[in-house]
Amino acid sequence: MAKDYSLQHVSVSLSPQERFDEYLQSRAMRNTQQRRTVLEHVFSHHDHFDVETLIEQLPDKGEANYVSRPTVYRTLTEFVDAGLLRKFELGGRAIYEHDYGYPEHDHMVCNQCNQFFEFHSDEINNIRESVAQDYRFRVTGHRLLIFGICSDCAQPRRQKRKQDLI
Amino acid sequence: MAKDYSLQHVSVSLSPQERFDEYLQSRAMRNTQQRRTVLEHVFSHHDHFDVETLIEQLPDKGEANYVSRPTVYRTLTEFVDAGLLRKFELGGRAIYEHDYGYPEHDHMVCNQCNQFFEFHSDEINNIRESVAQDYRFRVTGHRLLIFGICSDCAQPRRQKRKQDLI
DNA sequence: ATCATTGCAAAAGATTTGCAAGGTC
DNA sequence: GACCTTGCAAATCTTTTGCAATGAT
Repeated sequence: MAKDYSLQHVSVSLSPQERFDEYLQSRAMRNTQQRRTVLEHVFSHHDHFDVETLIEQLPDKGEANYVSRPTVYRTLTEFVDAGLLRKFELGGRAIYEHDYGYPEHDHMVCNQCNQFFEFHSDEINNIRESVAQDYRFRVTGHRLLIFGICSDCAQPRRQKRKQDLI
Repeated sequence: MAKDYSLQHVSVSLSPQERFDEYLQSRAMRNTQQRRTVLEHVFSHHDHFDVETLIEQLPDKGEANYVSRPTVYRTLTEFVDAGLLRKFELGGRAIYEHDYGYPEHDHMVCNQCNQFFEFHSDEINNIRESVAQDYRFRVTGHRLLIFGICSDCAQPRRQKRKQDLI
């Protein structure tokens, strides 16, 4: 149901891993197993996720490549800093999504199933520009969420189960 | 610095107090001192606020008309429910603003001083409509935040102090 | 008098931090 | 070996909840 962005990916020369390596080196930070584990998992598929969900999917305590909760938090912050991920808040929690190499977009959120749907709109840039001019505001970014009911949930028959309150 | 909406206020027949009275009566809820205290304070001026700030401004424990923290939270939820306030999240906290009798608008937020600036854009509705059509999504609302640096903060000289991270 | 509401204390949920032990360069 | 990182435990911050006492109708 989400739009296919595969043909409009922003062209990038480095993989997320390579890009992160650069970031680490430029700051004299170390390439640890934990950082590799999280990075690999996060970029193995495109999805929005919260920390709880991510931790559930990573190896449990006792298993190989376990990453503790504080380290997951610390690492996600680094990814945002490195420009790999974007972060926003919804329902009292942080939501992360791919940024590096991924085209600009905004989100619809279904109030029923809490799923995200991405869309792109050029008009947002018009709004940003005109508002910036009116207020002599130097825009650095924006966040638009459109709330409502998705088409699946609008059909009472084959109703989808409510997703965990993302 | 915020746009003057005084001439475009949505016309309403009831004051927030009256409107809330209706809400209470329709639900067999009671008109308590605490609810009156919070309502009166919140609608004594137009401003965005978080719970902490509100509580600081309300009477302290021991003083007349003290309202406990849990009751403030409970009451704000009721105001949102009653259509008096809108709630959104920023910086890991809830921010509230007037809704009842106040025209639709969105916000710019200065990354430096954390101040809010309101603006109105009809184009948002175009975006909402066109996206809704594309995805057969039934839109119920939206939230747009534009981030950047406000004109005051952009001037290095008379720099404003950084506001508490609202 | 009935029953909603309050304040208190405590819980809950998300995220952060101090610090000693361990890992990377 | 130097020093960045990690995991643990505990703290922090925001918000919520159980419950007995209080107050509105």
